[in-house]
Amino acid sequence: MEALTINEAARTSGWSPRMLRYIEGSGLLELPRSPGGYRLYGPAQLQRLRTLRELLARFDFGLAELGFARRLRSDERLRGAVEEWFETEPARPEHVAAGDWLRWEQEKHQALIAAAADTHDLLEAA
Amino acid sequence: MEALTINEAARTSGWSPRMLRYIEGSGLLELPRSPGGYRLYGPAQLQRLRTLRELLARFDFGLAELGFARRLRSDERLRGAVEEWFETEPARPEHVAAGDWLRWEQEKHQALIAAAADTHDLLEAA
DNA sequence: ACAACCTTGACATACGTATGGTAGGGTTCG
DNA sequence: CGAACCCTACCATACGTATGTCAAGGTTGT
Repeated sequence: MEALTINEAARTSGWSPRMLRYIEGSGLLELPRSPGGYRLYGPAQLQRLRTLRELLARFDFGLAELGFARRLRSDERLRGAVEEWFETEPARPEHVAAGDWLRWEQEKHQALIAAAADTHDLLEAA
Repeated sequence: MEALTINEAARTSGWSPRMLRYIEGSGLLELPRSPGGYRLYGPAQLQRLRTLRELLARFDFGLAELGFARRLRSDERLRGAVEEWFETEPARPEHVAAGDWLRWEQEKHQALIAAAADTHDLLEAA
């Protein structure tokens, strides 16, 4: 049959057989299996493995990160929560005079400050 | 002044002082500093630290992943490349008979197979 | 000035990621 | 059938993440 087995796939994809199994285990690539259980690599899988290689090398990150990106794509709650966290990111001033910085924060983050009312209490108590 | 120093912030944020420094080092939280170099935690920072804690605990991931999410937000090339990788994800069949699976792949992924013939053609054609 | 607190840097541990092996035991196909 | 290949399950190493702790030295506020 025309599908490659793992060692052949390794030679043409740039990954070691060990890593091909690891990648499958990471959930980032699903593979058909032969009736006897052999992993089968077809053109689509090989292409995917090559682009995966380029992707990770080009931007220097790993399978875990890509897995997280996948979670972000599929889990809307997660995506929303992460987005929300970044959106409340304070714009950063170069440098704020010691006496001014809190005022600056207050102007920019009224809502958050309100949410942090309990913290204010702590601050004042201290 | 109204800003908390690191140990006070630790007590009200749920993070240890050690982790507060670590988080700053991870680039996920920027902090004003006192003239002498002390980290200063205001309401906005404290709020951010608390939500960070909830976020990581609720979805069970780490600072590295959040850092990657940040990269995805700010680096369009990266985002595009990752998106593209996921978009070419083959739809997965439950089970394909040994003699049929390659045909199935071919029907579903003509474009990719062509691209796989020589990945660089695509790049040059563009 | 002084006690209390902060800073950076280094060492340490425990677990996760990335990768390479090896062993015992099936699968393929000529 | 038999050589060549694959599978799963480990062991091992090297580096990254998460976290604690300690030492030497600077900052703060009374």
